[in-house]
Order: sequence, then C-alpha cells, then structure tokens
Amino acid sequence: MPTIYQVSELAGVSLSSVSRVMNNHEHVSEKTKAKVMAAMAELDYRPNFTARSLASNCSNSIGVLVAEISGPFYSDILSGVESELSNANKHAVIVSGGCDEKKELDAIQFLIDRNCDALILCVDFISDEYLIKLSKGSTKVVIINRYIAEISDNCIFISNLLGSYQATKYLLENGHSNIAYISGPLWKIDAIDRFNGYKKAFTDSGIDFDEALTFEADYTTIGGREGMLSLLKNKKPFTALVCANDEMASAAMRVARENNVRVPQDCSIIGFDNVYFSAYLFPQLSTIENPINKMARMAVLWVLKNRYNQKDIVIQNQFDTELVLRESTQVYVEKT
Amino acid sequence: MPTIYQVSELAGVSLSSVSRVMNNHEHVSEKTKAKVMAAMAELDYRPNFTARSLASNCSNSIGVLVAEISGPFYSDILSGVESELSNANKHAVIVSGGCDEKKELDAIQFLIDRNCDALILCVDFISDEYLIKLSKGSTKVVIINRYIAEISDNCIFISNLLGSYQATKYLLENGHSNIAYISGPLWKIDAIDRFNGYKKAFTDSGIDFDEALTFEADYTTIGGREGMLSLLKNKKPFTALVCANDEMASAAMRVARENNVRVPQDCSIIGFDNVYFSAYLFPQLSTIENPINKMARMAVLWVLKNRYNQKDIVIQNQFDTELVLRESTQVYVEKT
DNA sequence: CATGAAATTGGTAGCGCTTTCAAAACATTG
DNA sequence: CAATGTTTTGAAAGCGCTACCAATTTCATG
Repeated sequence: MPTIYQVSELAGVSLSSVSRVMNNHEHVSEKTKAKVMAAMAELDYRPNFTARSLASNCSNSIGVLVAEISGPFYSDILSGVESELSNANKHAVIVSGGCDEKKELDAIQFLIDRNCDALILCVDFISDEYLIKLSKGSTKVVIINRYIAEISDNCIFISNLLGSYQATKYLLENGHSNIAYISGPLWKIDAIDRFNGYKKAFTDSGIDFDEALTFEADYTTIGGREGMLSLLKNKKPFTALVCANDEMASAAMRVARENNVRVPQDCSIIGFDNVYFSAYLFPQLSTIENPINKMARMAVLWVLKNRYNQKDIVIQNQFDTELVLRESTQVYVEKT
Repeated sequence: MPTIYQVSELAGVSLSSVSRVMNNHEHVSEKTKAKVMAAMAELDYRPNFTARSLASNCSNSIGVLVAEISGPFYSDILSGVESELSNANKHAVIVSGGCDEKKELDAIQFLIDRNCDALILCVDFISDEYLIKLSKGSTKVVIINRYIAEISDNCIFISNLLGSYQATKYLLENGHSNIAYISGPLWKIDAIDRFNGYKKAFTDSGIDFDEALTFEADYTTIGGREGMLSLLKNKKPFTALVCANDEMASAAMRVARENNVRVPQDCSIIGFDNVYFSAYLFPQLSTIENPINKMARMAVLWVLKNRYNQKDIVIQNQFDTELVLRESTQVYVEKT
C-alpha cells in the first residue's frame, strides 16, 4: 500500500502539498496539484482512513443506535440513514440497543468509544435527563422519533398524538362510536402519545371513550393477538379498532378472522406506521403513515449541518402523519 | 480525554506497561497491573479506538455489503451479523450495494478503504472471477448465500436447488401435478438454482413439467403479481404454485383472491425464504425455511476464525432448507 | 552464592496522516 | 525598483497508541 510519502517522493513535492491536494485546500498551484494527482494515479494511492481520522480527529463515521436491526420499522430508519450517509461519503456504525436501559447506555458508550463523529439515536429506555446531558457533551447527538422539549433542536419527530387522533377522528366522523384501542407499552413515550391522541379525538367529539374497550399491549403481534382476544371476550361491542402499530393491527385482523368477525364489514381496523407489509395483508390495512424514512434522512442532514458545518442545510424537526385508507376500514352501517 | 500517557504518569509506569495491561498481555506483574487499573479508573480512561487501529493495523470493524438494508431478507442478515459481532466486541460498517455491478464494486472499495479487517458480502452482480481474485487479496472475504466452487471455503450457503425441490416434491407427492412456478430473475444464481430444483422434482418423478406454467419475475411483489396474472390468463389449469420467494408468493395469493381462486382449496401456494411476515399473511404461507440469520452468524464466526485467529471455531459452510407447512397448501382433491 | 533462564519493565521508533508555522516565491503598487 | 502584500511551499511536531528490543529484575537451580 503506497503512502502519502511515496506519493510526495514521486511527485517531487512535500508531504504537506500532497495532503493539501487530497483535502482540496486552497492555495495550491495548478502545477503541483497536477503533479500530485499524476503520482497518485500512478501508484493507485488510497488514503489511509484510520490515519486521517487520527490526525484530523474526525472519523467520518456516524454511530446509529436502534432497538433492533430487523423489523420493518427500524430497518426503514437504517435504510434511510445509510443511503443519505453514503451520499455524503460517510458511513454508519450500526448497533442495536436491546431491550433495557443498561444495554442502550452500553451501546452509546460503545459508539462514542469508536470515535464516532456524531450519534443518531432511536432509544426508548434511556431517560430524558441522560439524553439532555449527553447532547451537551462533545459528541453531537440527534434523536429520532422522540421529542424532548429541552433539546428540541436535536429531535426529529412526528406528533404521535396527532396520528392516532387522525385515525380515531376519521372513524368517529364515519359513524363509529364504539372504537376499541390496543395500545403500545405505556412506559414508552410514543405509546402514551398515541393513546392520548385516541382519547383526544373522543374528547373533541364530545363523546366519552370507554376504558373497557382499551387494552395495553406491547407493539408485537403476540400482544396484538392477546389484545384482540381480550377485547372480543369482553362482550362489549365495538365496530372499529385503532391499533398503536401495524404489527398489532395485523394480529388483530387475524384474530378477527378466526372469530368470524369480518374486517371491515363487522369491524374497521386502523394501524399505525404504514410499514411496508401493511399493504400485503388481507384486507390491506388502513393505517397512519409515519414518515420514518424521511426522518432518518433528516437526521443525517442534521449531522451534516451540526457536525460537518454544512451551513446551508435547513432542518425540519417535525414531520406530519397522514391517514392512509385501504381496505380494512369502512363507514359504519347499523346492523339490521 | 485522558491518554495512555496520563495513565502511565499517574500509575508511575511506562507507556508500554499501560499498553500491555490494556491488551491483556502476559508477563505483567499483578502489582503494575493493579496500579494501572487504578489509574485508568481514576482518570476514567478510554482507549482511543482510532489510534489503536492505526498502530496495530487492526480496526476491529467488519464491512458488510448487502443489496439493500431494509426488506425482510436482508435485514435478517444484518441483524444476525450485528448481534454476533457485538458479542465479539467488534462492529459492522454496513453499506448497501444498489442494483448494479459498478455500485457493488464501489461499495467494496469503500469498505476496503475504511480499513475494514474483513468483508461479509452478499452480492449478486459481481462476477465469480472478481470474488475469487478479491478473496486472494489481503482483506479476508466471506460470501453469504452464494456458492463458488473455487473458493468454497469462503462461502456460506444453502442449496437453493434443494429448497425448491422440497417444495415441488411435496406438492407432487400430495397429488398435484399441474404445478406452476414463478421464478426470480434468471440472471441471479440463486434464482437459477431454485428454478432447477423445481424442474428436478419433476424429472425425479418421471413427469414432464410444463414450460407454460412457468414465469420469470424479479423477486418483488410487483413481479409476483404480474406472474400470477399471466399464469391465470394462460388458461392452463394448475392446482399449485411454487414461488421463488415469499414476496412473490404473497402477491400471488392476493391476485388469486382477487380472481376468486381460493388458496389453498383451488390452488396451493408455497413460497421460499420464510421471511417473518409470511406468518402474518392470510392464509399463512407455507414456505421453505432459509436459515439466513444463522448463515449470517456463521459468516461472523468465519471472520473470527480466519481474520482474528480464533482457531477453535468450526465453520459450517452449507446449511439446510426445510419445508414449513402452514395454511396455504393442501392435498390435491379432484374437482367434481 | 553464582549462574542462567524467565519474567517484567522501559525506551523508542513508528503507524500514515494533518496542521501549524515560517520561509520562499510571486505579484502589486507607488 | 523598493516596499508591501499575497500565494505557495516545506519542515516538523504531533494525533494516541502498539510493538519491538534491550535492559533490568526475579527466581530456581546446581
């Protein structure tokens, strides 16, 4: 592997000059630039990434922490991050957080120890306080899918409340009034917000919602199945169901079918996130579009702006949700 | 940030000694070890990853190249790789290959330039010749989901042929004889192998397969939809369908439903890969289990063994497929 | 107690690059 | 043409660590 030194020798200039042309510095004459380029080409020189990182204190690597690597939701984030990062000729170091606070903290430390220039975090277990402190530190941090007032500039988020509000409101406006809800785990902030959106839609319509039509699950298909089973067993009738994510909605649809509840004729169902397989389901799932891929890309732009000083980038912190109507919903029709 | 130098000062030992305890070298007395550890703790010392990489010529980072980051198939790979790598206290640099040879080549160069210690590749466009040459180079390379005879030790793979053979054979043995097939793009090696498995099942059963019941698609739902539409339009009757992957099978099921073809009563369908959403579908998809996550983990073990000299690891190069029967298949019953 | 071998330690030269700083070369003005 | 300012260049000091080598200490043995 040729080094900068061999290049400088062949080109007949100093190390510094080679470095300057590598880094596109100003104040290099066309003549030396040409000589250096020629020498680089001849030697098939490739800069040593690690050495550059060490000397410049800039690794061009961005740490990305998500709860899990697979799963439609997170892989959408990763895909957005990777694609945007590679445009910028930087790269991601991706780690998964696992399922408790300690693991998330360890993962963050791991990324910092790897000299990541900045971190993109998608975390559930870590406290606001820690994140606030972290973002005051020397490593830049941007947080996806979570809003923390004190560091709102570092957050890229949707209004989860608005999302489920849109879903519930739509059902309410289309004649449904007994609308069940399967929530995510209520220690997660987004799950709380989504639940609150459901409630708010009722409040705004002047209708009381029924606690008994509500079930706290865990965002998984297993939880969704349990939830729907429990709701059905309750014997409290309902003609529509809002689920806090698409996984649970898909499980609920399956349980409905197993119990001869037709979707949407007997029960309309709306999910949340619009993960790609929601359109593969039967019936295709109506859901709330969550522009998670766009947010991930924006997080990268945030890093470009705030860590790599690309000043002209403008950051959009909040993104909009949107109701996507497919086959799993219909207007309420009174049973004869 | 404290450096090894401050640690050595505080501990009253030399740089070398600090380095030795950091790296768990033998021949360090308990006494100095204790002193160093104490100093490290007091300073909250964290080794500089980049500096270590440069000095030791070992970055502890493994480049991973997949065609795309999201999608159930690839994210399963990434998830396996990440999890196994983090056990080994190493990390992945993940990039996606895009959809042509040039991008894949660029991606590989990118990873090599980042001083990755080894590469885990999952590539379609790059030629066998290039991979053979690459694997002779100084960067270790392991290839997932592809078999190249000349470098079979570097390959972790299944028999794609066997997989679709199992699927087709099962249908044949259960009374079906008009079995359609929707293949992947036939310039991909795995798609060819899978198609050959389908044919071989017929040959072995002494039945001729019907070219007209065959459609070349592209592994996407769009292609699957086209394929099923075309097959149905053909008017050549068939009572079963094997698809070269689950995405296409899910699309085929949807088309079937739209055309009042009941699955499995009128048409049994089998997919390939057993991606996680195949169990979410209705009916749940029978499919061929592809242990892609296990293979990904094995690829990491391969790297541990071949690049990091963990001699005692034993590598399994070939993995088995398996028929997973769910709701989309049934025994053939003659129409009355 | 001398001896040699083994264990332990410190000194130092890099790893391949960036980044000051000052010197040299060049250009501009009155 | 001198005086001044402006580019352009090279020398050298690191970035924080590893790894080699040589020096020192320790220990068992005859």
